Amino acid sequence: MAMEKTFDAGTREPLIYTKWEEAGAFKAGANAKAGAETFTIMLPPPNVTGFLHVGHAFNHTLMDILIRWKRMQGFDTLWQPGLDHAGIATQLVVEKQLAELGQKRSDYSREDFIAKIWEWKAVSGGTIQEQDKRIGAGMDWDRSAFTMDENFHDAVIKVFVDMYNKGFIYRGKRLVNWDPHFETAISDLEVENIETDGHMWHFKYPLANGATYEYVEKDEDGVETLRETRNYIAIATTRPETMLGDGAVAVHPTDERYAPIVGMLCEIPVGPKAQRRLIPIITDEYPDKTFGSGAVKITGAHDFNDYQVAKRSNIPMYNLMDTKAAMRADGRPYVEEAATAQAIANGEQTFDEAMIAAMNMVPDEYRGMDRFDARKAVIDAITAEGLAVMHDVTRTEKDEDGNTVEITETVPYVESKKIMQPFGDRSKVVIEPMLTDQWYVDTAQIVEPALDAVRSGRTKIMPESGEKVYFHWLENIEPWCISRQLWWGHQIPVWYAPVIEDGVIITGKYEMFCAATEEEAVEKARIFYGEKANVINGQGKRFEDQEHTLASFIDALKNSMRHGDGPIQVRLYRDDDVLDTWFSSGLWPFGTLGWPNDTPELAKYFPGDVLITGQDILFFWVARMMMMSQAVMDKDPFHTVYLHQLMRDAKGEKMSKTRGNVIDPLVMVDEYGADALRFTMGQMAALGGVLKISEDRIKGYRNFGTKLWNAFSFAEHYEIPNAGTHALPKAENTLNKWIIGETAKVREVVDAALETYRFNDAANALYAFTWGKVCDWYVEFSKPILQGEDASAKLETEATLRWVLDQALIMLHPIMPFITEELWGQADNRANLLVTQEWPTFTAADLVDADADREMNWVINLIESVRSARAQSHVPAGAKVPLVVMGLDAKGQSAWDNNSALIMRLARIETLEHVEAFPKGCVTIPMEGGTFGLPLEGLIDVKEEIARLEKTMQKLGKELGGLRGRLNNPNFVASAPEEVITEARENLALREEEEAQLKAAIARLAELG
RNA sequence: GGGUGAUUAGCUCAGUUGGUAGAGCGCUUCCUUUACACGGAAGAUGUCGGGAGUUCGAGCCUCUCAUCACCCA
Repeated sequence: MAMEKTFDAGTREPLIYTKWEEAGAFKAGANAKAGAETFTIMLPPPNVTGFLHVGHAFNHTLMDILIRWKRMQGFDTLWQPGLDHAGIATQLVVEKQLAELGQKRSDYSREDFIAKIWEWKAVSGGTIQEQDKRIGAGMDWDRSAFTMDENFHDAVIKVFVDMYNKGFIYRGKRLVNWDPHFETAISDLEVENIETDGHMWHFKYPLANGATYEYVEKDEDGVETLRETRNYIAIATTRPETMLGDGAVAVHPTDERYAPIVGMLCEIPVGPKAQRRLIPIITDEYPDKTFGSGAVKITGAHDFNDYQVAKRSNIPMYNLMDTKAAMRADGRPYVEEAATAQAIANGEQTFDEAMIAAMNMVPDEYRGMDRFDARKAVIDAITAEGLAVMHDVTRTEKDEDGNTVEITETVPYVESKKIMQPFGDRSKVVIEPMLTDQWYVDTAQIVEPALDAVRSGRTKIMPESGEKVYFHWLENIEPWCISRQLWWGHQIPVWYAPVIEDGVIITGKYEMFCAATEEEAVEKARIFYGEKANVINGQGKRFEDQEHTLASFIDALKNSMRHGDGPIQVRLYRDDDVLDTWFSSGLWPFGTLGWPNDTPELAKYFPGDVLITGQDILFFWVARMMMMSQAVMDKDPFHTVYLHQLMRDAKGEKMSKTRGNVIDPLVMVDEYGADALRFTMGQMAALGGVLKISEDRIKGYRNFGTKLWNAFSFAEHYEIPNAGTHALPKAENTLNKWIIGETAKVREVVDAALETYRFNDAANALYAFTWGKVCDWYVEFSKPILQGEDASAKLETEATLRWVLDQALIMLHPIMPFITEELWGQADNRANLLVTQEWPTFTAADLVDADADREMNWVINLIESVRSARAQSHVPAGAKVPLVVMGLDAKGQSAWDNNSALIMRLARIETLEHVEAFPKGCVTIPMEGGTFGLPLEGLIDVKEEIARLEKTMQKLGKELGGLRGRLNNPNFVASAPEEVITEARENLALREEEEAQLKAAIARLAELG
């Protein structure tokens, strides 16, 4: 059956993939040699909601190349697949679906909503795994893990409990990044800071009791530039709505302008006149004297910098907003709250965290307003009261008569400026710093082993620049907020219960019991309370309170669960929050292998080898896996981290739906086949390189596949037997020796490249070998032999060609698995599928024949030179011409004799004649060992030919100049290494010979002209 | 503001301990010669961002400036 004209990727690829799966080729340990070392790659689990985008395609292709290569080498390989439950992203998908039905999450109970997500997962989750098969990714699918699987859940809970018991995890009230859309805390890494157009308003905070002071400004030289009596301190802010929660005004301790009023009270210029709050003017290092007025309002509960200042000076932090970032509407009337706050500010009343948290400092008129509406309302109220800082603005206008007039107005001083605003990376809404109770990993306690892994070289990050970034981040690591106010995820295994003192439940406090199960928590509680209380097992039921908040739980317990004079009835209340998705994916390297159970896979495949992932999740995931692995397993999870950049379009822009520049890998697979896409990915993967993908490239590598295809089509055309086992032929023929040597060379290059993760070098070497060596030269050279009469040479060449083509298939397979498997399968009888074929180990030292190498390069050089001379002399491509040679030495003669058939065929030469002198009008071709010439009198343009030779001379002259300059420089000869000098001398001799030949040729032509 | 990286042919990019610049695509000319027009042959194109330094020698090392990108504040 004749081969098709090209490889039909569309129909053949899925069939080939099925064959691999049926053969179990991707299973852990497939093709492993007895006692082989393991080679493990953990797939960075895509979101369960995910679709295969071009970034996955790249990432997964690199892993597949490595795994296929190692598998063929006989390693015991595992490529562990799986999916991440992706808390927010997944909840969002299902909420969107409900929205289409006109429903929302709160229409369901927590259990029912989670059941909905599981339903969704069963139907639509993990589409990406099927898509992965399209690009040929060979993972052990039967082992596919999910971060919400039962076993994985056990692992997560166990780690939490262990870390809690070791004191690595704690609960605390901190300022967190709050996402008002999803109504949850998020980590620093989930916040994107984007520069946006903002405004800075300037307001006056009047001093208490009508106090005044001399406000003096001086320039750099200490010369007074402004002096006035003021009864206020000016504040600049981009967030006026948070003024309601101010606890102080801070100035720098060295700021002389405000020195007279430090320690005084000033008034927040907003809210009902009768209850204006007075706050202290304090000093702190934080304010920048040169920025704004130099005075900063301190709103500890709504700004990260202010939070630090407030903590330092024990300034109360009033939380102004609810979970949707609307102004709070709970608590006591403003009049009462303000009175309490004033007592605190006056130092007349002590306060604690819980008390401050309960206070609502939003005046009644703003309660319930959206934060941005509240901002407008506050600005308007202050401006109306005349407490905005004003300035004069002059503009020019034409009056009725067309004359230009200047109009000066006094208007509120509002600066328009770019501000960095935090946005949620998922929700795209403005993040609100919020003071809430959250769970934290005390990363400072577990970071050291992860740092040490890289410092000591146990774990290598590639490219090396990644290590610097890694150190910088980990050395300055912040506590990791791991609680999320979501439903989809691993619920925190902590149960709360009331604090009981003297037989009374204390409001605002709680006991915590951390345990793997509710039963264990109850048991712990029983032991803890002893006689003090009677702990009831709630059996998973949550306390019957609509709000489900801890505070209301304890209040309700206090009010309703007391039974006469007997022991207090205590029921446990489980924390509602779930864990950050990255907490569970941090356990991926061992959770997927069955930990905490002691499985054979865990023993065998952990720790793994290489992690290949995007640079963007170095902190999110890589660093956390390294910390968690050490904290839980006392081992590094892998020895190498390969980081790559984000995939961009051909122009280097980020791909986005709105830009419309998204390249869909599956569309590319449909159009050009998976191999073309994969080769493009491999070829692009230079360490640290920017990844720009274009369809043209993919097309180019599709053509490469066709070229390979046609090499086989050639072999078939010449009816070269293809038995299935092709042993390394014992070659006598120079040509065959040469290509065998080239094959060995490329094998070494490919292995060396893949060992060091230089996928691009491997791909390029294979491309150059297959196309540039095998197809361009070897196949052409073999034609005269295959068509010739020498039966033994023919047999040897046939065997060599088959062997070389097989080696090309083997070595190309990791990058282009489909077409190579297809071509492999065309042999009569193969013992293996290519996917489990043994990888070669032959070396250049064994197989390169230096003489054959030199001879074939000489032949190629001669053919190229003749072709070049012909083209420049406009000899018709089809015409056969005679060749003459002068002073051919023994080596040259032998090279010619061995290869005259090839040369004459490929250079279209009729005859070779030895001459004493070149005829007139002869084109000169200088070669090592003799000068060749094309007698083209009448055909060549003498002037043109002289110009051509002179151009060559010029190039040569440059080279000669450089070489002579170096060799004549005594410093070079004295200090350069011996081999460099020798090389230069040899080079010079060769060039000088060539120069002499060219000079002679030009002289001859000049006679003619 | 801090950090990291980039700047090499028209485009996209390689260039591994410093030894005198490469690939793919594109472009120009010629060729349908029985593996392949998703092809073959030939060809053109570089002050390696600017400047300075170290060195016998710098695309590569050092400093500096410029521009761009990304990350973190």
